[in-house]
Amino acid sequence: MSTTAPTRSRKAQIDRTATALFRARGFAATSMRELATELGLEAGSLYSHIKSKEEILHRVCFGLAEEFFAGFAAATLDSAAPIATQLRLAIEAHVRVLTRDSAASAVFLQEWRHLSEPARTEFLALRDRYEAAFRGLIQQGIAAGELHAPDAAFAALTLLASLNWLPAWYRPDGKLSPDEIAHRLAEQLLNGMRSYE
Amino acid sequence: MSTTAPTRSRKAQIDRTATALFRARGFAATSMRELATELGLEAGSLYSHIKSKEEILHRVCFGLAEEFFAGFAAATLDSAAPIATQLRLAIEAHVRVLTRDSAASAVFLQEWRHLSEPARTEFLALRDRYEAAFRGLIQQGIAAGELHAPDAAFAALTLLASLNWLPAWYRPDGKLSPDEIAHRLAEQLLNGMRSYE
DNA sequence: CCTACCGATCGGTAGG
DNA sequence: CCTACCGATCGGTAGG
Repeated sequence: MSTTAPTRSRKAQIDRTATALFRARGFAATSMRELATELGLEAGSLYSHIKSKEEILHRVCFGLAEEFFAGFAAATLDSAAPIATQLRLAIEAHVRVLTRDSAASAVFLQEWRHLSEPARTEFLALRDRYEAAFRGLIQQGIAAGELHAPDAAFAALTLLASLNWLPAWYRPDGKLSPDEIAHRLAEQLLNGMRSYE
Repeated sequence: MSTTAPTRSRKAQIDRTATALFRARGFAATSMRELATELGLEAGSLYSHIKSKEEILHRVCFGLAEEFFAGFAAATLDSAAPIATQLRLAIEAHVRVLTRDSAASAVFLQEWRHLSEPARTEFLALRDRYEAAFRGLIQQGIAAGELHAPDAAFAALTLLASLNWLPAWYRPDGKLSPDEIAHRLAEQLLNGMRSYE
């Protein structure tokens, strides 16, 4: 009660350090001993804070999923706004999540396959729902004549692909700020779907 | 000399099976015993055909790199052709490699980080050169007034990102043929960079 | 291509 | 949070 830091922050610290390692080496190639060393303690000690290696991965993956959904929901709150505006806001929200924690994002995008069942299937269902949300927005935009694309599903897939490549090249100390990146990406991707009629 | 299949095809068979496993589980989480079982032999026997697990990964990654470069070179052979045409051909060539062997492509895109030095650095240099080739083409197109983009580097990055997402969703038995996919992707991505002046 | 095996390392636990 | 340890599994080798 007097000398040690609270457990909560230790757990968060473990998650954060593990996320960075999972990103750099991959989940399977990261050992708990490596993680412990990085945190300045012994491997066995980790287990007073967490239950298993996979529990960390689970928290990172599902935590990020929540952030993505929250961002999308906020971007489309005003359902009376032009679809192009909603889509722009959704793109910017997505990029904001990606840049706010690019290590966790990279783990979310690349390491989810190491989740065991049933978490893996649940995760994929969430990802599908998120893709479907973007697809739905694009479909609405096409129906309203605001957007143009030969195939909404195709457009949604390439749009998310372009965005999700970001953690691979984004550097927090780069010359473009997160907001500038979000703006440019939205500009370029919406430009490709602009309706000229 | 009379009863067994030639070693060359056995080695190719090992590469192919390993590639599928690396893709499904990741390089680090794939064991040589698993690979051996899949091939109907014992783990130790693999080593009469290969030197190490990483040797397989090395072959897959650098083999794919060669294919990508060959495709790009063929697409830009006629340097007098309009840049938009060369870019379209380069996109289609890239997609053709991705769809021809999507397992190897997924390994090329995701598992290269498990290469040890100096192969890892060499690989990244090749990837950079390839990106630079696309960037250069887009820059030429902008300079010639054929293409429009606020930032060539940005455009090259998002273009390759859209293409490289393909192995994640491409199914050989899907309703779109590789050629149709290549055509649509080229259409959509070039549309986003069309010059309207 | 197999049998038999090597040393190293893994995730995780018991007991304090 | 540490010490001491568990059984399992890893990539790879020797010798045939």
